[in-house]
Amino acid sequence: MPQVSIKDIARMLNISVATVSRALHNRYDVKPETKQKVLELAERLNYRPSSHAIGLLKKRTHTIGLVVPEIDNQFFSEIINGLENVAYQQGYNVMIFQSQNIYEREVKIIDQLIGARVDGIAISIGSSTLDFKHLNMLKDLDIPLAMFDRANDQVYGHKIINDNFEGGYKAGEFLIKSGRKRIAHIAGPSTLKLTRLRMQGFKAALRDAQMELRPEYLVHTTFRMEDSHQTALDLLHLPEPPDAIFAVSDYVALGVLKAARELNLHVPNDLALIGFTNLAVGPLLEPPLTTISQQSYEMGEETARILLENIESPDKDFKLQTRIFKPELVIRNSV
Amino acid sequence: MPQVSIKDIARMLNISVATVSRALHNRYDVKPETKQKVLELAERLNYRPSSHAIGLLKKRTHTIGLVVPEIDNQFFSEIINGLENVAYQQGYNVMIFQSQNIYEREVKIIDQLIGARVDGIAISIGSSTLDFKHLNMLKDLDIPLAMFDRANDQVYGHKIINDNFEGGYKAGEFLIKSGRKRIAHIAGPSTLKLTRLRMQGFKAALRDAQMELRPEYLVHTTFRMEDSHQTALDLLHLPEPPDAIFAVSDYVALGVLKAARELNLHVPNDLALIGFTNLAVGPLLEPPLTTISQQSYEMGEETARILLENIESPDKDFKLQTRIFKPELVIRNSV
DNA sequence: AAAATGTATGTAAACGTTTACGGAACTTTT
DNA sequence: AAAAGTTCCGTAAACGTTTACATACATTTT
Repeated sequence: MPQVSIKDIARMLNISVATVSRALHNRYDVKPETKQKVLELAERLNYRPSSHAIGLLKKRTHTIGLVVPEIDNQFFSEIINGLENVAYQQGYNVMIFQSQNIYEREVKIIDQLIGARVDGIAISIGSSTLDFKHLNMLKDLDIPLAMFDRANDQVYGHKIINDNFEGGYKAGEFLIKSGRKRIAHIAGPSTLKLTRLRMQGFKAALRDAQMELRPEYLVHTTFRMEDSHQTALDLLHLPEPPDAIFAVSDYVALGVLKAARELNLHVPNDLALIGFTNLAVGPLLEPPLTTISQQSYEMGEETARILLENIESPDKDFKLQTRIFKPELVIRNSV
Repeated sequence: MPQVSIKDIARMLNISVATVSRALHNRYDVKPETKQKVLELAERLNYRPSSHAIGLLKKRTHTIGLVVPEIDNQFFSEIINGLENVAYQQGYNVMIFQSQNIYEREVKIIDQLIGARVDGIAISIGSSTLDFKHLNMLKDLDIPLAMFDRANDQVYGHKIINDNFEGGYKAGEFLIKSGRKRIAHIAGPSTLKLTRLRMQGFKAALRDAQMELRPEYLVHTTFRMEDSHQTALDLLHLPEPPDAIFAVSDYVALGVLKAARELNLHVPNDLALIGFTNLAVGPLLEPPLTTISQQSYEMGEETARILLENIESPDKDFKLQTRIFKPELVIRNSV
């Protein structure tokens, strides 16, 4: 016997659907005897209310949509955890989607979330996204939007981000203080603002120390380890290779570490290395990775809080919020 | 202007909803002029069809539910990727949920998925789940179920698993061949069948080599690194500590590695270590981790394939499938 | 000119649920 | 005994969409 509806139960007991509904909701105005019969039958037939029917009837779905570039990245999965926990505590469900940094997928996901009538959307924008119509139309549709980690100024929505400039500055500063002279930076996709800010902060640190950045010491890569590995190899094969590298993320730093090992370079003696993110595996690497920490779990929590506050606010003109997390230097042994 | 429906568009253009619906679906029997007007207005108002309305009307939702114990675990996130890719290719959506190994959450998630009328469910059962009513009722409801990695014999559903006995055997065998004498095993939660099988395989390898397993060398832990770290410390503090450890998973091995480093034990000289899973970080550790590989991505793909085949099969009595992946020894430097 | 065909649109039911409203059958109050 | 109040339940509309069927008008065929 496949899924039953309230109608089936009503028919079987020779009562109306209204009574069944009332019985299931334990309303006062239904005879205990009837209530009993309904509950028993519902239990026996494994009745579960159709969320579609309910979603159609009520305006609210108590669901928020979450879009991340990729799920197999600890940074994002920790954000998911933080966000989910807060959402669950407030009785909301979370629908998780990954864009794989593919623009078309991102657009499709947003369309789906609108179709699913979610109460709000949290997103970390994919690196290939250059057009933001799909996100800005959410304002017209009265769907609150929160951007975490990867936000864009052209988009109307809350922002939960890091002070990436400061993080970049701290990374550069630390490498300089440790006495390195030939400092390189492996930056992320240039489309992302966080990439540009980390780079700018890094450059500012060099400038403040009256050091110049050689053009060949600034290269771009994606956040995938395979790419950064190749990029690092290229960098280390320069006629005059760097003696320190600031990697735009820990994942990228992993690629550098692999390259250094292949070239028999000792870290930190031959090459100092600093990452960004503070992944859980960092301390377990050899050497343990020095990095700039991002509080991923807390960012997820804060994203949920702001988004839910917006959703539950009766105020139509809930004003946009920006929350900036301060990055911290985590000193281990790779510098 | 909030979300518009087909009714709103019909009212605005003074035509019926049927015509609007036909226009949006590009049916043959609607005047090009009308079609044009409808499409333009729909575009301008950012119309997106309500998935609730459609889900209610049609029996099929083209959605499959995916339940994993935890998302911030590369093994599972790779499975998610494999499963999602196959599902997308066949025009299905995936709703992802994590149980956090909490039984109550798992039950709630299943209830929700039934309510959402998903076409099928893929699950890796949580370690605290001892009662399977919530899963077995899916059979009555005609909802196909596929269990990956963590399956249970009491549950009616497809199984996509590893030959964990063989994996355990291979791990034990390799440690024995490398000349270790005091071999310990850090097993997972004893509720999980995969834990028991890996343990049994490991024991069988010892038996076949006429070696005995000291009781104090067999301990249990969870898959969280913090727990395994403490367990490893206890093990290494024994009066006669082991000279080799087979960890039930790479995550657990990470905990062991951390403990070994704290105690200044050199791996593999003082302690040989072998894991299970073959996580992407394995080769980047120092020393690179020897492990038993599970083909997570492929398991995800296979899970989707079997589940979708079941869903799309007109045959009501689609027979249960079991797919067993063969684990492979991946030799690096930790043994 | 009648009949047949084609074209474009409308009507209405269905999916599953909630809920305002109404009413029947009692019971209690006057 | 009439009035008023309870208690329990049914009716029907609404949410957004699709689709079988009906219909109106225009055009073509006989």
